[in-house]
Amino acid sequence: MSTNSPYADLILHWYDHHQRILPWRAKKGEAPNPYHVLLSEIMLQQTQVATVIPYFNRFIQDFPTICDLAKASLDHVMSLWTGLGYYSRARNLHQCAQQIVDQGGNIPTTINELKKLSGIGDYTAAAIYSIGFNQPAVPVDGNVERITARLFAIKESLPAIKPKLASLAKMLNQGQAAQERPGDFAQGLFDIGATICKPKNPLCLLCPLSAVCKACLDNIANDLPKRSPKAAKPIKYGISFFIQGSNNNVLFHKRPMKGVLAGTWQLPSTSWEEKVWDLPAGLKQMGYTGDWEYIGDINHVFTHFILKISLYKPIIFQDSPINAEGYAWYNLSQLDKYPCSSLMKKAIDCCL
DNA sequence: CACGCGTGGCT
DNA sequence: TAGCCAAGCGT
Repeated sequence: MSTNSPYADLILHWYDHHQRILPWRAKKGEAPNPYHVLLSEIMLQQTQVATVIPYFNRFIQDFPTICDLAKASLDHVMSLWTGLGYYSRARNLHQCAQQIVDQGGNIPTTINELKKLSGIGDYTAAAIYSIGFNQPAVPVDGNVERITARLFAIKESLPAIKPKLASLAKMLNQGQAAQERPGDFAQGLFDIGATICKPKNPLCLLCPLSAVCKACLDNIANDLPKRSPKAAKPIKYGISFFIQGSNNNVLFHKRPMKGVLAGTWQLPSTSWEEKVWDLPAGLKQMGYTGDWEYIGDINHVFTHFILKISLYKPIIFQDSPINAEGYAWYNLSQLDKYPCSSLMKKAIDCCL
C-alpha cells in the first residue's frame, strides 16, 4: 500500500510547532522511554492529561524503572494510585510489570506480545508500539475516533461504529512522513484531539486538517460523532460509620478485591441499595448497637450509578468489630499509606 | 458483547 | 445545574 495520505504531513507539521510538553514525552531529538510511555498510557486510560501528571511524577519518583515497580508491594502501588480511579488498572499495572521482569525485564516490542500483558489491550498496545518504539501503528482512542468521524463526516452513532472508525483511522498514517515518524504522528493526533478537535466547540479555524475535513467543510463538526443515548443512572443509598477509638484512630474496612472500589479502604458501611436505609436497619446489618449521632450526607457519582451516603458516629461505641476480617484501626495522618478512594476521602472530610 | 469499573473538568 | 466525556480493559 503506497497510497499517499494528505493527513500525516499536515498532522506532523502542526505537531512540530504546537506539541504539548508532557513529563512522559521524549523531548525533540531524544529517544522515548518505553517504561514512561507504558506507565503514562495505563494512567491515561479514560483519564485526562492534567489529572495524570502529578500521579505520573510520583510513580516515577518512587519507581524509576519497571523493575522497581515490579518489586514494589501492591499496597505501595495502590496507595500511590489513590484518587485516580478505576483501581483495577493499578493491580493490572503491578502485575504487568512483574510479567515483564519475569520475561527478562524488557518491554515487548511487538503488538501481539504487548497485548498479552495485564491491562494492555488494542489501544494501549498500539500506543506503546508507536510512541514507545516509534513503529507504525495508529492507536485508536476516543480522540482518534472523534477526529476520524469528523474527517469523513460519519453520521452514525457510537458505540456501534467503533469498528468502522477504527478501520478508517488505520488509513490515516499512510504516506512516507507518518511511516518515518510514527510516534510523533500518534501524539500529533492526540494533541489535535485534546486542544483543537475537542468534543464540544472544536477550534476548526486553528485546525491543520480543516481543508480536508468533511465535517468542517459541512459545518457539522460540533455535532459529530453522534452517540447512542445512555441508560439513566440509578441512585443507591448506604450508611457509613465514623468510629473513633483511642489515640484518635478510626475504624476502617477493606473492600473486597472485586467490584466497585475493589481493594480500597473505607469507613465501615452498609451495602449500597436502591432504597433509602433507615438507621436501625443499617445498625442491624452491621451488628452495631447503642445510640448514634447523624453527621451529614455525601453524594458521589460513579459511571453506572449515583451514591448517597449518610454518615453517623456513635455516642458511645460499645461493639467490637475489630475482631472481624478486614477491619483495622488507622490514624488519619497515616491513611496515605493505604489505598483509599476519593469517595472515602470525601466521607472523612465530612466527619471532621 | 454489553456491561462494570472512578473521578474531575467543562459547558 | 446536570450531563457529558476523557490516551480503555476485562469478562
